[in-house]
Amino acid sequence: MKIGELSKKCGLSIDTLRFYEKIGLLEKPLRDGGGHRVYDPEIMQWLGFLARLKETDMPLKKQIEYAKLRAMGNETAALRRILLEKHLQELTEKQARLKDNISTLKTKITIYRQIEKDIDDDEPKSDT
Amino acid sequence: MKIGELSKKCGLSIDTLRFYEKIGLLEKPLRDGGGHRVYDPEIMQWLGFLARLKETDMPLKKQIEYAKLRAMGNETAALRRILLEKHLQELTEKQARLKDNISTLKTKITIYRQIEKDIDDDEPKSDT
DNA sequence: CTAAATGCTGGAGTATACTCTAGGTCAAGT
DNA sequence: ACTTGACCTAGAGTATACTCCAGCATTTAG
Repeated sequence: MKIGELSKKCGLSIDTLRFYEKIGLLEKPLRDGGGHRVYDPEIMQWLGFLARLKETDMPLKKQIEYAKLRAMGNETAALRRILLEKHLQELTEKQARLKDNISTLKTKITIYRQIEKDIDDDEPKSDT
Repeated sequence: MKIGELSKKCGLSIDTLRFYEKIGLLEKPLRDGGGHRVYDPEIMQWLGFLARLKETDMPLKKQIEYAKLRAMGNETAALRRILLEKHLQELTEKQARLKDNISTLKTKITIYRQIEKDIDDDEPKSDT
């Protein structure tokens, strides 16, 4: 699989894939005779997981840290687990705050509805 | 209240408060005889709400849009409500994805624990 | 009254995460 | 063979959201 195809399949731009490689988030892929990158289809799983880390706002630096450990094999399992546990804890906290923010927002929206209703009562346009 | 005090109370740096003013997120406060900003304590409520918008990743541009509507008074209530409803919908989606990501992460962590256990079983250090 | 703290402005600098450009090379279809 | 599209590199540029700096004015504590 060449970079264009991978880009379409994973949703990251070609530039982003090369950028991720440059910063060490993706391992350097093999090259074909013409020097073009050739990706193993397995990379899709990895990119899928990275997408989750990204979606949950893990900074690239931490993702790279994780990727480096992953590249070292199973002996780094504990370190990776600890890294993910830390991240999980942040997410749990984020989830709580999000829940709270959503309910505040809902309250605010209700208040706005009331204001709109009050305005309507003051300025009845329907019968003028 | 002068800017230093407000900064301490609201948790934003002095630079950030001035920056928010510059980009139109905060209205220009009154000035005292010496040209120093003087804030109405009421601004704390507003900053508290902005903090929620920020915490939920509303970009400054949208916050500014909201702030401008707010500055126009009650007649913009409906517009502001719509803006918040849009944001709320995004947050609800984000909440669902977060829930999913959290459970994936938990699964992954469990797998790591198993790998660690397998490694321990292969390489028993305790009795060598 | 004076020194230290606080505040002012305009503009430059930083961090993060891409995104684009120039100037090529390589591959695929006709 | 030739043209078009995909790919290559190094490096510059962009967007967002601050953060810091120089050089000066004002305020406040002793």
